[in-house]
Amino acid sequence: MSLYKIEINDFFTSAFSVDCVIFGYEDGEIKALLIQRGMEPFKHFWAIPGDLVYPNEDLPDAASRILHELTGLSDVEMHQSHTFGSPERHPQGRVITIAYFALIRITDFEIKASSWAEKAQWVSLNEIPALAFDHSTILSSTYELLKQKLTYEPICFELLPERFTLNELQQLYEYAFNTIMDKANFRKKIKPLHLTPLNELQKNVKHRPAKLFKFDQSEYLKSVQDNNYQFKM
Amino acid sequence: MSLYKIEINDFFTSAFSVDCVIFGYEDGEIKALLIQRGMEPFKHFWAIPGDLVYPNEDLPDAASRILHELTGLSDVEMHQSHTFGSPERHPQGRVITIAYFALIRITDFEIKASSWAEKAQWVSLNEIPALAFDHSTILSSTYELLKQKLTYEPICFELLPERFTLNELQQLYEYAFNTIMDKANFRKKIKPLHLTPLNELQKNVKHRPAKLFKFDQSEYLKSVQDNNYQFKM
DNA sequence: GTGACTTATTGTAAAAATTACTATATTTAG
DNA sequence: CTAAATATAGTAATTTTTACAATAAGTCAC
Repeated sequence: MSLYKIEINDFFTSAFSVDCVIFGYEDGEIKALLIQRGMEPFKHFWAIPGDLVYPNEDLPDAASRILHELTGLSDVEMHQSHTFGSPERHPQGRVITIAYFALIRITDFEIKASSWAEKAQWVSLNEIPALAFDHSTILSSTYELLKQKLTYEPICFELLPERFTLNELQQLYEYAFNTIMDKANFRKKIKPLHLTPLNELQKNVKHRPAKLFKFDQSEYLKSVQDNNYQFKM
Repeated sequence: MSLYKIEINDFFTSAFSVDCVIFGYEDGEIKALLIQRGMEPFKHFWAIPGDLVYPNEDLPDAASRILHELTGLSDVEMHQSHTFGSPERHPQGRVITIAYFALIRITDFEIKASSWAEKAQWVSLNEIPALAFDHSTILSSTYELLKQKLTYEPICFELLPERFTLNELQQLYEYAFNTIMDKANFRKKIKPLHLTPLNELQKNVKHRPAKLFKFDQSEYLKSVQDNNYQFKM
Protein backbone atom coordinates (compact mmCIF):
# COMPACT_ATOMS: atom_id res chain seq x y z
CA MET A 1 0.00 0.00 0.00
CA SER A 2 1.58 3.24 -1.11
CA LEU A 3 1.25 6.15 1.21
CA TYR A 4 0.08 8.30 -1.63
CA LYS A 5 -2.84 6.14 -2.55
CA ILE A 6 -4.21 5.60 0.91
CA GLU A 7 -7.86 6.51 1.20
CA ILE A 8 -9.98 7.33 4.18
CA ASN A 9 -11.46 3.85 4.39
CA ASP A 10 -8.03 2.29 4.57
CA PHE A 11 -7.68 3.90 7.97
CA PHE A 12 -10.83 2.35 9.34
CA THR A 13 -9.34 -1.13 9.51
CA SER A 14 -8.10 -1.21 13.09
CA ALA A 15 -9.50 -2.44 16.35
CA PHE A 16 -8.77 -1.48 19.89
CA SER A 17 -8.99 -3.16 23.20
CA VAL A 18 -8.85 -2.29 26.86
CA ASP A 19 -6.74 -4.17 29.37
CA CYS A 20 -7.64 -3.95 33.03
CA VAL A 21 -4.74 -4.07 35.43
CA ILE A 22 -6.30 -4.78 38.81
CA PHE A 23 -4.04 -4.54 41.82
CA GLY A 24 -4.71 -6.01 45.22
CA TYR A 25 -2.73 -6.47 48.43
CA GLU A 26 -2.61 -9.68 50.42
CA ASP A 27 -0.10 -11.39 52.68
CA GLY A 28 2.14 -8.37 52.52
CA GLU A 29 2.42 -8.47 48.75
CA ILE A 30 0.90 -6.55 45.90
CA LYS A 31 -0.84 -8.86 43.47
CA ALA A 32 -2.36 -8.48 40.04
CA LEU A 33 -5.50 -10.18 38.86
CA LEU A 34 -4.70 -12.36 35.84
CA ILE A 35 -6.72 -14.67 33.66
CA GLN A 36 -5.76 -17.71 31.68
CA ARG A 37 -6.84 -17.38 28.08
CA GLY A 38 -9.11 -20.09 26.74
CA MET A 39 -8.92 -18.78 23.24
CA GLU A 40 -6.44 -18.20 20.47
CA PRO A 41 -4.18 -16.34 20.13
CA PHE A 42 -2.01 -17.13 23.13
CA LYS A 43 -4.42 -19.86 24.21
CA HIS A 44 -3.63 -21.05 27.77
CA PHE A 45 -1.30 -18.14 28.37
CA TRP A 46 -1.84 -15.96 31.39
CA ALA A 47 -2.89 -12.43 30.57
CA ILE A 48 -4.25 -9.20 31.92
CA PRO A 49 -8.04 -9.30 31.60
CA GLY A 50 -8.91 -7.40 28.44
CA ASP A 51 -10.74 -7.66 25.18
CA LEU A 52 -11.79 -5.79 22.07
CA VAL A 53 -14.04 -2.79 22.48
CA TYR A 54 -17.29 -2.65 20.56
CA PRO A 55 -17.25 -0.13 17.74
CA ASN A 56 -19.76 2.14 19.45
CA GLU A 57 -18.81 1.57 23.05
CA ASP A 58 -17.13 4.14 25.26
CA LEU A 59 -13.77 3.14 26.71
CA PRO A 60 -14.63 3.24 30.43
CA ASP A 61 -17.81 1.27 29.76
CA ALA A 62 -15.83 -1.30 27.83
CA ALA A 63 -13.34 -1.65 30.65
CA SER A 64 -16.12 -2.32 33.16
CA ARG A 65 -17.94 -4.72 30.88
CA ILE A 66 -14.88 -6.73 29.95
CA LEU A 67 -13.58 -6.94 33.47
CA HIS A 68 -16.96 -8.22 34.58
CA GLU A 69 -17.28 -10.73 31.76
CA LEU A 70 -13.91 -12.28 32.37
CA THR A 71 -13.54 -12.13 36.14
CA GLY A 72 -16.97 -11.45 37.62
CA LEU A 73 -15.86 -8.16 39.16
CA SER A 74 -18.19 -5.20 39.07
CA ASP A 75 -18.31 -1.72 40.57
CA VAL A 76 -14.59 -1.26 40.26
CA GLU A 77 -13.46 2.29 39.61
CA MET A 78 -10.79 2.24 36.94
CA HIS A 79 -8.43 4.93 35.76
CA GLN A 80 -6.56 5.18 32.54
CA SER A 81 -2.95 4.11 32.45
CA HIS A 82 -0.97 4.06 29.20
CA THR A 83 -1.85 3.18 25.61
CA PHE A 84 0.12 0.59 23.69
CA GLY A 85 0.00 0.53 19.94
CA SER A 86 2.96 -1.18 18.34
CA PRO A 87 1.87 -2.55 14.93
CA GLU A 88 3.13 -6.02 15.82
CA ARG A 89 1.60 -6.33 19.23
CA HIS A 90 -1.40 -8.37 18.08
CA PRO A 91 -1.11 -11.25 15.59
CA GLN A 92 -4.61 -10.79 14.18
CA GLY A 93 -4.29 -7.24 12.99
CA ARG A 94 -3.73 -3.73 14.18
CA VAL A 95 -5.03 -3.53 17.72
CA ILE A 96 -4.29 -0.58 19.95
CA THR A 97 -4.86 -1.27 23.60
CA ILE A 98 -5.69 1.24 26.29
CA ALA A 99 -4.61 0.05 29.72
CA TYR A 100 -6.80 0.85 32.70
CA PHE A 101 -5.96 0.18 36.28
CA ALA A 102 -7.72 -0.11 39.60
CA LEU A 103 -6.88 -0.84 43.21
CA ILE A 104 -9.24 -3.08 45.13
CA ARG A 105 -9.49 -4.92 48.40
CA ILE A 106 -9.04 -8.55 47.47
CA THR A 107 -11.33 -9.85 50.19
CA ASP A 108 -14.19 -7.55 49.19
CA PHE A 109 -14.67 -9.28 45.86
CA GLU A 110 -15.25 -12.73 44.56
CA ILE A 111 -13.33 -13.72 41.48
CA LYS A 112 -15.03 -16.00 39.00
CA ALA A 113 -13.58 -16.74 35.59
CA SER A 114 -16.12 -16.77 32.81
CA SER A 115 -16.58 -16.11 29.10
CA TRP A 116 -13.35 -17.15 27.40
CA ALA A 117 -11.29 -16.92 30.61
CA GLU A 118 -10.33 -20.41 31.78
CA LYS A 119 -9.11 -19.23 35.14
CA ALA A 120 -8.85 -15.98 37.01
CA GLN A 121 -6.39 -15.63 39.83
CA TRP A 122 -4.45 -13.20 41.96
CA VAL A 123 -0.75 -13.44 41.26
CA SER A 124 1.98 -11.83 43.33
CA LEU A 125 4.02 -9.32 41.36
CA ASN A 126 7.07 -11.39 42.24
CA GLU A 127 5.65 -14.44 40.54
CA ILE A 128 4.25 -13.18 37.27
CA PRO A 129 4.71 -15.79 34.52
CA ALA A 130 5.24 -15.05 30.82
CA LEU A 131 2.14 -13.21 29.66
CA ALA A 132 0.25 -13.05 26.37
CA PHE A 133 0.88 -10.26 23.86
CA ASP A 134 2.83 -7.35 25.37
CA HIS A 135 1.07 -7.76 28.68
CA SER A 136 4.29 -8.01 30.66
CA THR A 137 5.19 -4.53 29.50
CA ILE A 138 1.70 -3.26 30.22
CA LEU A 139 1.76 -4.69 33.71
CA SER A 140 5.16 -3.37 34.66
CA SER A 141 4.61 0.09 33.26
CA THR A 142 1.28 0.30 35.04
CA TYR A 143 2.90 -0.79 38.28
CA GLU A 144 5.41 2.03 37.86
CA LEU A 145 2.49 4.40 37.48
CA LEU A 146 0.94 3.02 40.65
CA LYS A 147 4.14 3.57 42.60
CA GLN A 148 4.36 7.10 41.29
CA LYS A 149 0.79 7.80 42.38
CA LEU A 150 1.42 6.31 45.81
CA THR A 151 3.87 9.14 46.45
CA TYR A 152 1.41 11.95 45.97
CA GLU A 153 -2.07 10.53 46.45
CA PRO A 154 -3.43 8.65 49.47
CA ILE A 155 -4.61 5.70 47.38
CA CYS A 156 -2.97 3.05 49.54
CA PHE A 157 -6.26 2.79 51.41
CA GLU A 158 -7.94 1.31 48.38
CA LEU A 159 -5.66 -1.69 48.77
CA LEU A 160 -5.79 -2.10 52.54
CA PRO A 161 -8.78 -3.48 54.39
CA GLU A 162 -11.19 -0.82 55.56
CA ARG A 163 -9.83 -1.20 59.11
CA PHE A 164 -6.10 -1.46 59.30
CA THR A 165 -3.23 -0.98 61.71
CA LEU A 166 -0.63 1.68 61.25
CA ASN A 167 1.95 -1.02 60.82
CA GLU A 168 0.03 -2.56 57.97
CA LEU A 169 -0.06 0.82 56.31
CA GLN A 170 3.64 1.26 56.79
CA GLN A 171 4.41 -2.21 55.46
CA LEU A 172 2.51 -1.48 52.28
CA TYR A 173 4.67 1.56 51.61
CA GLU A 174 7.80 -0.33 52.53
CA TYR A 175 6.89 -3.03 50.07
CA ALA A 176 6.07 -0.64 47.25
CA PHE A 177 9.10 1.61 47.71
CA ASN A 178 11.42 -1.19 48.72
CA THR A 179 12.67 0.62 51.81
CA ILE A 180 12.33 0.41 55.54
CA MET A 181 11.00 3.30 57.53
CA ASP A 182 11.20 4.37 61.14
CA LYS A 183 8.00 3.45 62.90
CA ALA A 184 7.69 6.56 65.03
CA ASN A 185 8.50 8.94 62.22
CA PHE A 186 6.12 7.22 59.85
CA ARG A 187 3.30 7.99 62.25
CA LYS A 188 4.22 11.65 62.31
CA LYS A 189 4.27 11.75 58.55
CA ILE A 190 0.73 10.49 58.19
CA LYS A 191 -0.66 12.71 60.98
CA PRO A 192 -2.12 15.22 58.51
CA LEU A 193 -4.30 12.47 57.02
CA HIS A 194 -6.28 12.45 60.27
CA LEU A 195 -6.83 8.72 60.24
CA THR A 196 -9.81 7.84 62.40
CA PRO A 197 -8.90 5.63 65.38
CA LEU A 198 -11.48 2.92 66.06
CA ASN A 199 -12.43 1.33 69.38
CA GLU A 200 -11.17 -1.92 68.06
CA LEU A 201 -7.98 -3.88 68.28
CA GLN A 202 -6.11 -6.26 66.02
CA LYS A 203 -7.01 -9.90 66.70
CA ASN A 204 -5.17 -13.23 66.79
CA VAL A 205 -1.71 -11.86 67.29
CA LYS A 206 0.80 -13.24 69.76
CA HIS A 207 1.57 -9.86 71.25
CA ARG A 208 -0.01 -6.58 72.20
CA PRO A 209 -2.58 -5.93 69.48
CA ALA A 210 -2.46 -2.68 67.57
CA LYS A 211 -5.34 -0.26 67.33
CA LEU A 212 -7.32 -0.26 64.11
CA PHE A 213 -7.79 2.87 62.06
CA LYS A 214 -9.78 3.86 59.05
CA PHE A 215 -9.32 6.51 56.40
CA ASP A 216 -12.00 9.12 55.89
CA GLN A 217 -11.82 10.11 52.24
CA SER A 218 -14.31 12.97 52.49
CA GLU A 219 -12.52 14.53 55.45
CA TYR A 220 -9.27 14.24 53.52
CA LEU A 221 -10.76 16.05 50.55
CA LYS A 222 -12.05 18.82 52.80
CA SER A 223 -8.62 19.21 54.31
CA VAL A 224 -7.13 19.49 50.84
CA GLN A 225 -9.53 22.27 49.94
CA ASP A 226 -9.53 24.18 53.21
CA ASN A 227 -5.90 24.01 54.18
CA ASN A 228 -4.47 23.67 50.73
CA TYR A 229 -2.84 20.51 51.99
CA GLN A 230 -0.90 18.31 49.59
CA PHE A 231 -0.29 14.71 50.62
CA LYS A 232 3.28 13.63 50.13
CA MET A 233 4.81 10.32 51.17
CA MET B 1 -25.82 -4.72 15.15
CA SER B 2 -26.62 -7.20 17.88
CA LEU B 3 -23.91 -7.92 20.38
CA TYR B 4 -24.47 -11.61 19.93
CA LYS B 5 -23.84 -11.61 16.23
CA ILE B 6 -20.73 -9.46 16.23
CA GLU B 7 -17.85 -11.07 14.43
CA ILE B 8 -14.17 -10.45 14.57
CA ASN B 9 -14.18 -8.33 11.43
CA ASP B 10 -16.79 -6.01 12.86
CA PHE B 11 -14.16 -4.89 15.33
CA PHE B 12 -11.67 -3.92 12.68
CA THR B 13 -13.63 -0.89 11.59
CA SER B 14 -12.01 1.83 13.68
CA ALA B 15 -9.25 4.31 13.08
CA PHE B 16 -6.99 6.11 15.47
CA SER B 17 -5.11 9.31 15.44
CA VAL B 18 -2.41 11.06 17.41
CA ASP B 19 -2.66 14.65 18.57
CA CYS B 20 0.52 16.51 19.39
CA VAL B 21 0.23 19.05 22.16
CA ILE B 22 3.35 21.18 21.85
CA PHE B 23 4.01 23.64 24.63
CA GLY B 24 6.33 26.61 24.44
CA TYR B 25 7.08 29.62 26.64
CA GLU B 26 7.34 33.18 25.40
CA ASP B 27 6.73 36.64 26.82
CA GLY B 28 6.12 35.13 30.23
CA GLU B 29 3.31 32.90 29.02
CA ILE B 30 2.96 29.25 28.19
CA LYS B 31 1.69 28.77 24.67
CA ALA B 32 0.45 25.84 22.64
CA LEU B 33 1.14 25.26 18.99
CA LEU B 34 -2.16 25.15 17.09
CA ILE B 35 -3.07 24.77 13.45
CA GLN B 36 -6.01 25.96 11.49
CA ARG B 37 -7.70 23.11 9.64
CA GLY B 38 -8.00 23.45 5.90
CA MET B 39 -10.10 20.35 5.60
CA GLU B 40 -13.44 19.00 6.68
CA PRO B 41 -14.56 18.20 9.29
CA PHE B 42 -14.16 21.35 11.36
CA LYS B 43 -12.71 23.19 8.37
CA HIS B 44 -11.16 26.52 9.41
CA PHE B 45 -11.35 25.61 13.08
CA TRP B 46 -8.24 25.80 15.18
CA ALA B 47 -6.98 22.45 16.40
CA ILE B 48 -4.14 20.59 18.00
CA PRO B 49 -1.91 19.24 15.21
CA GLY B 50 -2.91 15.63 14.71
CA ASP B 51 -4.04 13.16 12.10
CA LEU B 52 -4.88 9.56 11.44
CA VAL B 53 -2.18 6.97 11.97
CA TYR B 54 -1.33 4.61 9.12
CA PRO B 55 -2.50 1.07 9.74
CA ASN B 56 1.03 -0.25 10.06
CA GLU B 57 2.71 2.73 11.66
CA ASP B 58 3.94 2.86 15.24
CA LEU B 59 2.43 5.56 17.42
CA PRO B 60 5.57 7.56 18.23
CA ASP B 61 6.56 7.49 14.56
CA ALA B 62 3.13 8.72 13.59
CA ALA B 63 3.33 11.54 16.10
CA SER B 64 6.66 12.71 14.66
CA ARG B 65 5.51 12.38 11.06
CA ILE B 66 2.24 14.19 11.56
CA LEU B 67 3.74 16.99 13.59
CA HIS B 68 6.30 17.51 10.86
CA GLU B 69 3.78 17.39 8.02
CA LEU B 70 1.50 19.96 9.59
CA THR B 71 3.90 22.34 11.28
CA GLY B 72 7.37 21.70 9.89
CA LEU B 73 8.75 20.71 13.29
CA SER B 74 11.15 17.81 13.54
CA ASP B 75 13.38 16.27 16.19
CA VAL B 76 10.88 16.94 18.93
CA GLU B 77 10.83 14.39 21.71
CA MET B 78 7.24 13.60 22.56
CA HIS B 79 5.73 11.72 25.46
CA GLN B 80 2.37 10.12 25.74
CA SER B 81 -0.39 11.97 27.50
CA HIS B 82 -3.92 10.58 27.66
CA THR B 83 -6.10 8.64 25.22
CA PHE B 84 -9.54 9.90 24.24
CA GLY B 85 -12.06 7.53 22.77
CA SER B 86 -15.63 8.66 23.14
CA PRO B 87 -17.69 7.12 20.30
CA GLU B 88 -19.03 10.54 19.30
CA ARG B 89 -15.79 12.43 19.29
CA HIS B 90 -15.26 12.18 15.51
CA PRO B 91 -18.06 12.73 13.00
CA GLN B 92 -16.61 10.39 10.38
CA GLY B 93 -16.50 7.23 12.43
CA ARG B 94 -14.92 5.70 15.45
CA VAL B 95 -11.58 7.38 15.96
CA ILE B 96 -9.58 6.93 19.12
CA THR B 97 -6.93 9.55 19.60
CA ILE B 98 -3.75 9.23 21.59
CA ALA B 99 -2.48 12.58 22.82
CA TYR B 100 1.26 13.20 22.90
CA PHE B 101 2.95 16.20 24.34
CA ALA B 102 6.30 17.93 24.14
CA LEU B 103 8.00 21.00 25.53
CA ILE B 104 10.14 23.02 23.18
CA ARG B 105 11.97 26.32 22.99
CA ILE B 106 9.89 28.43 20.68
CA THR B 107 12.83 30.32 19.25
CA ASP B 108 14.75 27.17 18.41
CA PHE B 109 12.22 26.10 15.79
CA GLU B 110 10.61 27.54 12.75
CA ILE B 111 6.93 26.89 12.32
CA LYS B 112 5.60 26.39 8.83
CA ALA B 113 2.07 25.24 8.14
CA SER B 114 1.81 22.67 5.37
CA SER B 115 -0.22 19.71 4.17
CA TRP B 116 -3.82 20.43 5.09
CA ALA B 117 -2.93 22.94 7.80
CA GLU B 118 -3.84 26.45 6.67
CA LYS B 119 -1.94 28.14 9.46
CA ALA B 120 0.22 27.09 12.36
CA GLN B 121 0.68 29.44 15.26
CA TRP B 122 1.64 29.69 18.92
CA VAL B 123 -1.36 30.62 21.03
CA SER B 124 -1.19 31.67 24.66
CA LEU B 125 -3.09 29.33 26.95
CA ASN B 126 -5.14 32.32 28.05
CA GLU B 127 -6.34 32.95 24.53
CA ILE B 128 -7.29 29.53 23.20
CA PRO B 129 -10.30 29.75 20.87
CA ALA B 130 -12.95 27.07 20.40
CA LEU B 131 -11.15 24.05 19.02
CA ALA B 132 -12.12 21.24 16.68
CA PHE B 133 -13.36 17.88 17.95
CA ASP B 134 -12.69 17.43 21.69
CA HIS B 135 -9.38 19.24 21.40
CA SER B 136 -10.21 21.72 24.16
CA THR B 137 -10.48 18.81 26.57
CA ILE B 138 -7.31 17.24 25.24
CA LEU B 139 -5.39 20.48 25.61
CA SER B 140 -6.56 21.25 29.12
CA SER B 141 -6.05 17.75 30.45
CA THR B 142 -2.57 17.66 28.93
CA TYR B 143 -1.76 21.00 30.50
CA GLU B 144 -2.79 19.57 33.86
CA LEU B 145 -0.38 16.71 33.24
CA LEU B 146 2.37 19.19 32.42
CA LYS B 147 1.78 21.09 35.66
CA GLN B 148 1.86 17.86 37.60
CA LYS B 149 5.17 16.92 35.99
CA LEU B 150 6.64 20.33 36.68
CA THR B 151 6.38 19.56 40.39
CA TYR B 152 8.56 16.47 40.34
CA GLU B 153 10.70 16.66 37.21
CA PRO B 154 13.06 19.45 36.17
CA ILE B 155 11.46 19.82 32.74
CA CYS B 156 11.03 23.57 32.92
CA PHE B 157 14.39 23.87 31.16
CA GLU B 158 12.93 22.44 28.00
CA LEU B 159 10.75 25.53 27.79
CA LEU B 160 13.29 28.17 28.76
CA PRO B 161 16.08 29.34 26.48
CA GLU B 162 19.31 27.45 26.97
CA ARG B 163 20.72 30.40 28.90
CA PHE B 164 18.31 31.92 31.35
CA THR B 165 18.27 34.06 34.46
CA LEU B 166 17.09 32.75 37.79
CA ASN B 167 14.24 35.21 37.66
CA GLU B 168 13.06 33.83 34.35
CA LEU B 169 13.06 30.38 35.87
CA GLN B 170 11.10 31.58 38.86
CA GLN B 171 8.59 33.43 36.69
CA LEU B 172 7.88 30.26 34.74
CA TYR B 173 6.98 28.42 37.93
CA GLU B 174 4.96 31.35 39.19
CA TYR B 175 3.01 31.38 35.97
CA ALA B 176 2.37 27.64 35.94
CA PHE B 177 1.43 27.34 39.60
CA ASN B 178 -0.29 30.70 39.75
CA THR B 179 1.59 31.80 42.85
CA ILE B 180 4.29 34.23 43.79
CA MET B 181 7.46 33.04 45.45
CA ASP B 182 10.15 34.67 47.54
CA LYS B 183 13.16 35.38 45.39
CA ALA B 184 15.83 34.47 47.90
CA ASN B 185 14.10 31.29 49.01
CA PHE B 186 13.49 30.19 45.44
CA ARG B 187 17.21 30.26 44.84
CA LYS B 188 17.84 28.04 47.84
CA LYS B 189 15.24 25.61 46.61
CA ILE B 190 16.91 25.10 43.26
CA LYS B 191 20.43 24.85 44.71
CA PRO B 192 20.49 21.04 44.44
CA LEU B 193 20.03 21.30 40.68
CA HIS B 194 23.55 22.73 40.46
CA LEU B 195 22.70 25.16 37.69
CA THR B 196 25.85 26.16 35.85
CA PRO B 197 26.58 29.89 36.10
CA LEU B 198 27.88 31.40 32.88
CA ASN B 199 30.28 34.29 32.39
CA GLU B 200 27.54 36.13 30.69
CA LEU B 201 24.96 38.70 31.67
CA GLN B 202 21.45 39.55 30.64
CA LYS B 203 21.35 42.22 27.93
CA ASN B 204 19.18 45.21 27.06
CA VAL B 205 17.65 45.67 30.46
CA LYS B 206 17.22 49.03 32.18
CA HIS B 207 18.78 47.86 35.40
CA ARG B 208 21.53 45.71 36.75
CA PRO B 209 21.62 42.69 34.45
CA ALA B 210 21.26 39.25 35.94
CA LYS B 211 23.72 36.44 35.44
CA LEU B 212 22.81 33.74 32.97
CA PHE B 213 22.70 30.08 33.94
CA LYS B 214 22.26 26.84 32.14
CA PHE B 215 20.99 23.45 33.21
CA ASP B 216 23.21 20.41 32.88
CA GLN B 217 20.91 17.46 32.34
CA SER B 218 23.62 14.81 32.56
CA GLU B 219 24.97 16.18 35.82
CA TYR B 220 21.44 16.21 37.17
CA LEU B 221 20.95 12.56 36.26
CA LYS B 222 24.21 11.64 37.93
CA SER B 223 23.13 13.42 41.08
CA VAL B 224 19.87 11.50 41.04
CA GLN B 225 21.72 8.21 40.85
CA ASP B 226 24.55 8.96 43.24
CA ASN B 227 22.76 10.86 45.96
CA ASN B 228 19.36 9.38 45.48
CA TYR B 229 18.17 12.95 45.02
CA GLN B 230 14.56 13.59 44.08
CA PHE B 231 13.72 16.94 42.57
CA LYS B 232 10.72 18.55 44.17
CA MET B 233 9.37 22.03 43.47
C1' DG C 1 -2.34 -14.42 88.79
C1' DT C 2 2.81 -13.36 87.85
C1' DG C 3 6.50 -12.12 85.31
C1' DA C 4 8.98 -12.39 81.00
C1' DC C 5 8.38 -11.02 76.45
C1' DT C 6 6.91 -8.66 72.42
C1' DT C 7 5.15 -4.99 70.10
C1' DA C 8 2.48 -0.51 70.20
C1' DT C 9 2.74 4.06 71.19
C1' DT C 10 4.60 8.34 72.85
C1' DG C 11 8.33 11.54 73.71
C1' DT C 12 12.61 14.17 73.12
C1' DA C 13 16.50 16.39 71.42
C1' DA C 14 19.61 17.20 67.55
C1' DA C 15 19.84 18.20 62.76
C1' DA C 16 18.11 19.94 58.57
C1' DA C 17 15.04 22.52 55.75
C1' DT C 18 11.92 26.32 55.16
C1' DT C 19 10.45 30.84 55.77
C1' DA C 20 10.33 35.84 56.32
C1' DC C 21 12.95 39.42 56.17
C1' DT C 22 17.31 42.41 55.94
C1' DA C 23 21.56 44.01 54.01
C1' DT C 24 24.69 44.79 50.44
C1' DA C 25 26.43 45.05 45.67
C1' DT C 26 26.10 46.24 40.92
C1' DT C 27 24.40 48.21 37.04
C1' DT C 28 21.55 51.85 34.28
C1' DA C 29 19.70 56.45 33.69
C1' DG C 30 20.10 61.09 33.97
C1' DC D 1 28.14 61.65 40.56
C1' DT D 2 23.66 60.35 42.42
C1' DA D 3 19.34 58.09 42.46
C1' DA D 4 16.78 54.21 41.21
C1' DA D 5 16.21 49.54 40.30
C1' DT D 6 17.31 45.02 40.73
C1' DA D 7 20.59 41.09 41.63
C1' DT D 8 22.53 38.50 45.11
C1' DA D 9 23.84 37.09 49.72
C1' DG D 10 22.97 36.68 54.61
C1' DT D 11 20.56 35.96 59.06
C1' DA D 12 17.61 34.46 62.51
C1' DA D 13 13.21 32.43 63.76
C1' DT D 14 10.29 28.69 62.70
C1' DT D 15 9.02 24.36 61.17
C1' DT D 16 9.98 19.79 59.66
C1' DT D 17 12.68 15.72 59.67
C1' DT D 18 15.45 12.44 61.77
C1' DA D 19 17.42 9.25 65.11
C1' DC D 20 16.79 7.24 69.09
C1' DA D 21 15.00 6.44 73.86
C1' DA D 22 11.27 5.60 77.07
C1' DT D 23 6.97 3.95 78.40
C1' DA D 24 2.52 1.38 77.92
C1' DA D 25 -0.25 -2.53 77.02
C1' DG D 26 -1.24 -6.59 75.56
C1' DT D 27 0.13 -12.15 75.11
C1' DC D 28 2.15 -16.40 76.70
C1' DA D 29 4.18 -19.86 79.76
C1' DC D 30 3.90 -21.35 84.17
